Amino acid sequence: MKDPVEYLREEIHRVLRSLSFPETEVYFEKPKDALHGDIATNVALVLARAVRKAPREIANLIAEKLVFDSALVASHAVAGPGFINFVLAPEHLRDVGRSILERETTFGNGNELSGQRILLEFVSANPSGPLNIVSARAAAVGDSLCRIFRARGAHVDSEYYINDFGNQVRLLGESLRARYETLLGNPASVPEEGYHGEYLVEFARSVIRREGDKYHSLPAPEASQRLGQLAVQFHVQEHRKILERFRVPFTRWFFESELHGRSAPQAVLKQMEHTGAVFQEDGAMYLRTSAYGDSKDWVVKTSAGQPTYFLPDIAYHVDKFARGYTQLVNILGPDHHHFPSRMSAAMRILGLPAEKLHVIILQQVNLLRDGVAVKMSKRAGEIVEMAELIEEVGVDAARFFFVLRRTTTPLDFDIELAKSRSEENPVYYVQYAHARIASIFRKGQVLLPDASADWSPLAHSEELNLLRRLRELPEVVSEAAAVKDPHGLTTWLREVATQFHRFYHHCRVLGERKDLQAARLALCRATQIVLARGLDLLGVAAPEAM
RNA sequence: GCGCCCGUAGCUCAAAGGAUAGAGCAACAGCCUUCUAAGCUGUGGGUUGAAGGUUCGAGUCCUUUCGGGCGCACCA
Repeated sequence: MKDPVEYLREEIHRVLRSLSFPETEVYFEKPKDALHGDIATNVALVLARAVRKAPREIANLIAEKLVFDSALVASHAVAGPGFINFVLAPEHLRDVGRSILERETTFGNGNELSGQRILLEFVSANPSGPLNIVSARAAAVGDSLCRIFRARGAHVDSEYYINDFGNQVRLLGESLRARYETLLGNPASVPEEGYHGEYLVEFARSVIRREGDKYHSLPAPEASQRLGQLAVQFHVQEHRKILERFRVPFTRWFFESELHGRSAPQAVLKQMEHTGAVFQEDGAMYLRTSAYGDSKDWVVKTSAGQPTYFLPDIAYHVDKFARGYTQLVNILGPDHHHFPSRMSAAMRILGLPAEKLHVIILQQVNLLRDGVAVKMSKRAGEIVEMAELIEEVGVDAARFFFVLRRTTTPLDFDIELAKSRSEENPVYYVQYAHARIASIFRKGQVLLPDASADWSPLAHSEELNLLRRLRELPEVVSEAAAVKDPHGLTTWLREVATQFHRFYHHCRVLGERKDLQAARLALCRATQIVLARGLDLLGVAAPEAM
């Protein structure tokens, strides 16, 4: 099947040459208004200056000379300030339907990212407590991006970085030990800077259940150290469990301790010292990140001789670069907005191609219940956990809601809306369209149509408009990959569902004359495939019945 | 004070520099002896916070300004 856009591109280039117009890149877009057709080009507007003619005049000159394959393009017209608009031929739209049945779940895929090796790091929450809802949003966005990048041809690995080393783990161990001793009848207080959440009391109880008071007899530092490790292991397990339930697998769980095990932070520090980018001030060691555009310099080693978290973080990213990825994507919370400039500077200091590092700063989540903010206090340990949220609203609704907004926008997540089985809930609206189609096949007791179906009876405007929507999937996926944001898929899925419901309302499937019924069944099948594919790219299920 | 994000319909948000700025919800008026009414059809609703600038063309880019959110550690 010929691609009409490629076809038009060649044809327009031919006409430009024949008119002796200068060579220029020809862009196509989908007009916002359906009245303007399916495809538009602004080439006449772009050429206006170089050709020194009015855009409309140029557009008319080009339009007159265009010759089309009528199986692809039905008509074209000059409109507005000088756009040339094209309407796709019904025959081509029916071809799109055929090709969906042929390609099944590979429809929507593409190859503009083939050859790319992308490493996506996300969630990377500290193993010191349960995952919160911001992590849940990061998980939904990150995993969807993995699926989207893969669909466009990239090799993608996902990675979860675990801070299981240093000061934080020590504090975690001391906090747990305090809870542990208290439960054993030796009241102890959690360190001021430690972890005060109730979950550690619960975990201490389970440690006693399994291992009794064996840590009581150890010297305090050793007991804390070992309890800290236990707590880390426990939380990593928990995080892995809940993320798997959320359909978010990681190719690798990367432990910070591994870097320390091979002295990577020290090695990287030495290397940076060689470049002259490290300097001492007040007894601390700074990295001169300001030399590469950052707003300030950052401490890599405190005056007490301790590396800050920045140093192993640099070592981690050096490690990522060494593994041969063509692109590194990090998803971080809004409190990490310093990260990009700081890490890029560090990479430049080390002579690494910092432009391959792309950071998505994911904005916060505001939990609402019936429109009222859910109060959360991190200090008092009152947070809504990811596990609770998924339990309450379900994986499908949660994943869909988390990608409903652009990553740059804070997300209002209304728990009651996500749970509601009503027209206000966009997840059900889309899933319902899929289930309705499945219901038709059940009711009609018909085998699923295959690619050999005869599509020619389809000519109703609702049928053709549905095909127009389905046709957009590859481009929607491609754009989501380009902007590194899955939210566009949700908008488009709702549009497909809307158009399907319209079709369903206006056109009967079962009981029509035989050839028309067969063609409409094929159209339903194509719609079903495309809906399932779009939902799958977001990790959302496509139910057969609701 | 500095940095990042945001400001678009009553609300929540779309709109890779393009045409008359679009959806959903809410509001109002209709549609179920017929494949799932979790659906469909229709109506009203806007100085894109403000002011300059770049451009053939700005919600989008630049400058200034006002408002909101978040962050500003020799913690992670």
